[in-house]
This record gives sequence, structure tokens and C-alpha cells, in this order.
Amino acid sequence: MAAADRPCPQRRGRPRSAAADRAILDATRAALVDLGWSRLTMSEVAHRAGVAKTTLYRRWAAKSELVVDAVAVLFDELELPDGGSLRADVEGVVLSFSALLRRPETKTALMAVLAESTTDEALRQRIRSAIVDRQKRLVLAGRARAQQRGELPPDSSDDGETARVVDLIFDVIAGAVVHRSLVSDRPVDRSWAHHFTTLLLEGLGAVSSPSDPLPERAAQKTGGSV
Amino acid sequence: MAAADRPCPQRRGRPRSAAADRAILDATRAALVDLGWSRLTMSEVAHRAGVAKTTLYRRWAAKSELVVDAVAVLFDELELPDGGSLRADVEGVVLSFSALLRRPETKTALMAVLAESTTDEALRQRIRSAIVDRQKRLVLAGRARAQQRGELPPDSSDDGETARVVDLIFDVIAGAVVHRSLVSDRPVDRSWAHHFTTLLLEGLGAVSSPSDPLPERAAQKTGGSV
DNA sequence: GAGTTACGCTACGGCTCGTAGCGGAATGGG
DNA sequence: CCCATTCCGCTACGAGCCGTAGCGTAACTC
Repeated sequence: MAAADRPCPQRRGRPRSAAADRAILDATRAALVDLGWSRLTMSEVAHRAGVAKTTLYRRWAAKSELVVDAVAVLFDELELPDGGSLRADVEGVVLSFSALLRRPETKTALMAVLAESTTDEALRQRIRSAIVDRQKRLVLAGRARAQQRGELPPDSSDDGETARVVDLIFDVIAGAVVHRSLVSDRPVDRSWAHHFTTLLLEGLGAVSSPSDPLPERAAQKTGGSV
Repeated sequence: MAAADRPCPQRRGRPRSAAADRAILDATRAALVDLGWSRLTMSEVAHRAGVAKTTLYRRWAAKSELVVDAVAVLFDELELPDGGSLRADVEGVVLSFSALLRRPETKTALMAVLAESTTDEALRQRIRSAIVDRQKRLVLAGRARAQQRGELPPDSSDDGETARVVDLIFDVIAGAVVHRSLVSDRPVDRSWAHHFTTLLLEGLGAVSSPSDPLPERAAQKTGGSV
């Protein structure tokens, strides 16, 4: 729906302005930063985008759908550069994901849209397809690399079993980072990423024992806020 | 603030009606189930509670604060019965927490209030003190029991180190359950709880290997939706 | 009884919502 | 070229909620 509700790329008559689309989505993100979710109004977005309010309603039926589309593209920035080991890959994705969540428009939009989705099944599906499910590629990539390195056993013959494991890992990583940064409201820095990765890789006993040193590092490419 | 903004339990003049307090909070939860967050209005709550709108504004300045108070009490229901092992305790808290999140008023309110809090520092603190931080008692209790049983090493001499570990475990458990049930929108059933606990206790290698049997059980008291 | 505080009720200006109707602009088909 | 079609910006509208103020009354303390 939304920007995708044009069956033919060109039917007849005047085409929709692609520039208006971009202006609207940019204005939505900017307004989200300044105002937050509850004070964000369609009128304000239209005004900032230099667009009539009616144009906005012609493309998005609700504020929540507009915001999903405005924010979804930000999540596609996530990458998983090969860190050389499973531990490095996990720490890398944790830090880059948390950097994304640190941006005001991202965290505000994500939480608000999830809240709306608890009473709106269509919106829930829209979020999953536009944002959440697409990020499982990161887990799949990291897992495949680790298996190539011999750090993890190869896939089970049962595809359902494999999918379940991927979903589990995804929920644990994404959930922990979101909870740490947005609920507990504490920084996801290099130290936290290290301890979390130790817990994920080796289990509860490893982080409980008083021997989990955080190695000193000089280079820092993911921009953690240590 | 809110219901706690009475310095003296009885100052002078007519006291605030405790019945009105209960009626308002009950009406808030009920309206939240029927309408969701965005369509929930102060007028509607006042009408359902049989209370004047002005009475409502005398006690809560904003919708978000009202909802925090209305929902906070639900989280105090969480208990941690001794399951006899660390694994049983973790699975127990995962299942009871997910049962709480399955209630419409809980999930709607929690996500909406967290969304609002991303642009409201005071609200963020209110949520932490009224809801989040109080539940760390569950981690502390489970950890102490496991240490008594010898399943985990005793506390480090460094108190800061201990607090960091407790916070980490809390974020991982709560975050994973919230993400699984509210974002991925898939059931937290007995099977998921089992695999998650395996991952938490033994690390990634344990769930990736094709040997993590789910023991059959007859009794089922937490209502997993398998 | 006097003083104080909470209550229900009504009314208000201000804002946003989502829609309708208009004239005009941009495209494709005959 | 001209027409049909579709989009655009603009204005206006009834509706609903917001948060506050003012009033008379009820409940409780000293």
C-alpha cells in the first residue's frame, strides 16, 4: 500500500510526484525528531513538506502507516561486515543496531508504531514485512559465516528447526539491544556488547564468573559511545 | 505524582475519593483494551469511570502518566516460584511474563508509554521506577537461589560487576520475551521457553546443535498457546 | 460553625481531524 | 490538436478532543 498502490507504473493522466513522496517522508522524519509521536500531526508534515494536506491523505490513510514507510528505509542501512569471528560479528551488529536506535527519529518511530500495532493487525504485518523480517538477513549471514569457519555446527536437516533457531537468535539479540537502550535507557557501549556476546556465545555461567576481560582496542569503526 | 501527590495522608478539607481513583484506573485499562492507545481519550475515561473530566485532570496531567499508573500494578503480579533448578526458574519467569504481555491492556499500554517516553525524560523515569526496575527482584531472587544450589558461582567481590551482570540478564530475558511476543508476534510457548533457556544457560552452540529435546510434560499451568 | 478542599457540571477557545469541492497542471490516447 | 484522466494546491467545513475556568455543592478538620 502507500507508495506501492500503483498497479501500473504509468496508467494515464498526471503521474504522482516522486519528489512529493520524498519530501513527505523526509518531513515526517524531521518532524518526528522535533515533536515526538503524539504531537506529530498530518498538517505539520504537509506544511513542512510544502504539500497540501489532501495530497498526504491521498497516499497514506493513517499517521502510523506514513511513519512506517518513513522509517523503514533507515533499517536497511544495517550491514554485517565480516569481523573474522563469530564474536566480532555479533558485537558488530549489536553496536551498529544500537547506533541506529540512538537516532531520535528511529527510536521514537519504532516504539510508537509498535504500540499502535498492538491493536491493528494490518499495521503489524506492515511493520514485519517492511522492517523486522528484513533484518533476519543479518542473523542468516553471520550464522553462515560461523558455520564456514567451523564455529557452529552445520544446519540441521530439519528446515523448521533451523528457522526456529534463527528466529530465537534474532529475538534475543534485537530484544536485548532494544530493551537495554530504550527501556532500561542505558548505553549499549563496547563493554556491554562484549558481555552480552559472551552471554550469547557461552551462556550464563561465563558472565557470572569474575573472568570476562574486556580487551583494549585502539581502532573503533562502529562508533560506539564509550 | 499522581496518586502519590498527597504529602500528608489527610491535610484538611474534603479528601480525595479513593473510589474515584480505582474507578479511573479500572476504566483506563478497560478503555485501553477496547480502543487502543491512540483512540483513548481523557473524556472517554472520565465518562466510563463516572467521573467529571476535571477530576481526572486534577490528578494526572497527561494521558501517558495515567496509563503508567493504571498498568504498573499489573506487573507486580509477577512471581518467581521455586522450580527447583535454575532452568525451571528461568522457564517459569519467561512463561509468566509472556502471559502478562498477552493481556491486551498490558501490551498496548506498555508499548505506547515506552513510545511516549522516548521524547519525555520525566515519563521515562516514572516508567522505570513504577514498572521496570521493580522487576529486577525476579532476577536477583533466581540468581540467589541458583547460587545456593551451586549452579552459579557466588557473587563477585565487585558490587558494580554484580549489578552489571544482573542488568544484563534482565535486559536479555525481558527484551527477548517482549520482542518475541510483541514485535515478531509469535507465541512464547513452552517450546520457545525451553530453547530460549537453553541458549541463556549454555550459549549459542547448544541451540545450534540438533540435540535439544523438549521433555514431554502432562501438567501445564501457565497456559502456553501451543 | 468556619475554613478548606474535592466534586460534578457547564461552557469556552483552540486545535486537529478527515472530507468535499474547486480551478489548474501534467500526462496519455485518439 | 484536443480530450479524458489523474494529480495537485487551495479553501472551507462539521466534528471531536484538549485543557481550563467558573459555579454551586459535598465532605471533612479544627
